[in-house]
Amino acid sequence: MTNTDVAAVFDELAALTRIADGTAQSFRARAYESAAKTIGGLPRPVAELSVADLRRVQGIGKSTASMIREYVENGRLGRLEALRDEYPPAFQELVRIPGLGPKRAVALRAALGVGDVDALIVALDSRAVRELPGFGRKTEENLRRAIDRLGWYGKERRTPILEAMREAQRLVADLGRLPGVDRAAYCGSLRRFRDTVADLDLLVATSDPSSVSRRLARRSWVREVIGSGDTKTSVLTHTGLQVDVRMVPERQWGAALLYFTGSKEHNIRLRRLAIERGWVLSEYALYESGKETVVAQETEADIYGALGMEWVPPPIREDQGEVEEALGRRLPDLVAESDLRGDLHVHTDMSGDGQDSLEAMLDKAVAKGLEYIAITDHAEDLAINGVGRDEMLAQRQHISRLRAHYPGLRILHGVELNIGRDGSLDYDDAFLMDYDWCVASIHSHFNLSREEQTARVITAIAHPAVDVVGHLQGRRIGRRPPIDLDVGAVLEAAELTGTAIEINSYLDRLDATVEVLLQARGRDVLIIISSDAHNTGELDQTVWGVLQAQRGRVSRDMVANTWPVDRFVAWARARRHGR
DNA sequence: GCCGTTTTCGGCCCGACTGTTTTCAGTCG
Repeated sequence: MTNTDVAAVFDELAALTRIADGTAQSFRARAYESAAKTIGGLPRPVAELSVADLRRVQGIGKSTASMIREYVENGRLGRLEALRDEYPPAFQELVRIPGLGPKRAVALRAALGVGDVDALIVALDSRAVRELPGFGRKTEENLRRAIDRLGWYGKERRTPILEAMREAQRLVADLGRLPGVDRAAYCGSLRRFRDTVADLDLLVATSDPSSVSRRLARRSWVREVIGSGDTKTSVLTHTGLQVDVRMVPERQWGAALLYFTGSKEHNIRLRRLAIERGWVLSEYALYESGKETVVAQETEADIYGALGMEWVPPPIREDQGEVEEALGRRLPDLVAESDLRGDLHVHTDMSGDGQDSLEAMLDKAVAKGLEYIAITDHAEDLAINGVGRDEMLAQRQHISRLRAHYPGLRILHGVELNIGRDGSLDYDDAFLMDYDWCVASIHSHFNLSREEQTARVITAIAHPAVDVVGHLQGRRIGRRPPIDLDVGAVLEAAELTGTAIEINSYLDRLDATVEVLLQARGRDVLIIISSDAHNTGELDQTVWGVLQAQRGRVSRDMVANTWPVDRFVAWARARRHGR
């Protein structure tokens, strides 16, 4: 039992407590959440600590300490089990609908017996919802629209990548520690980096699949075994996620990885190519037809190579032209994590939601090998988290003094502005033009018409101080749909003004979307991949932004923060002073 | 639920926005 496992339990406990307490501001839930974070970051295994040891840790008190011991000793937590019974996964999904929080979800169940999204649809259709106190016609309409746009019913139900990735990383680590397991990895649409996934496909290398299967069925995260055979076991987790675990001998790793990563269409193309050459491609190997002689199987690159292809990065394995390109050795020159030299959207603890100091963020940037960074705390119009002029100017002075201490890191003083309903920005024009770097983002008014949204974004893009638009459509995957936007018009404005479009690396944002990025290809639009880090750890999440860029087929030369520092800074200055 | 004391309970970033109300609850960041 690892600290990550225990942290996951407290995260789930926090989510369910929010529903039980009927508010996102539940202090108990917040305490659980902070305990989860603390546990996840402890240098020693939490399982080895006594209650007294635990209580000495900041953020862990009497109650949390004993719950940790209970979970470590029994593999279960009474309070959590009780909450799971009261709020099963189907009910939890109700709370995921934008506009429906814990209070009204509980009210719907109490008054109408609504226990899942399907039941809510029935209740909406019967017009029963609008009669409830606190609800009305408008709410009914909004709920119906929210459900429609998310496609959250029937077999369309999918898990957002943030949740799926966390779960997959945890389960892969857990499986990797089982006796007899040589290797474990996630594949499927998660490895292809889709926004949402229907299930998790995990691959395990082992010479003893039946014993691994038996051990797997007894893991604490397994709620129910759906099916189990010689090489594959399917289970359901406590959060209602289906996990398919495939077991293969180590030498077949590459073939299995290729097969289970897909997409189905990409695989079919590869199998056809194999047939043309008198071979057969299966999840076990590429082999000579009828002879069983293996041509390639150990790595994906071996198999692609044998088929006369370049290795295809998983995010573009969708049979959208990549097979022909790989055969012709002309795959796009996709941007890679190691290409990034700067991070241009970074918060410090001066922002209300920032967690680490300016110095800590800069130290981490240096350790990461970044050549330039823009500090972009929230501007004053953002409730709670925003910062006024005086603090901004003090920060600018602070940065000036610090520059001597960071000779290898070019530090830009920037800001994350809020795009108002009409496209207006914080502060005034003169104040804005004194920044080295301005990100402008939408943080409010998500439900305007396409015309209004497009107009406000283009107004912001046209402002001479705005260098890049942050998280363009403001979506939170699985929680809030992207704002309605005329993407073509926005990209045209960006091209015309030389304003860059951000790829925000948060796993629940990944904004600009793949659709937008694909539209940006062939236009002279600059892309910037940013962490939007609110603490030092999040500076590393640009790895996700890079995968999003790859999926959007963004080439290295389109990404401005791959440029050497002098070129980048010269460009940024010219933008500010040249127009 | 945790913390820090004014050692026994109050404070915990809280304002904007929407839709419901007729002064506020719920949701969001």
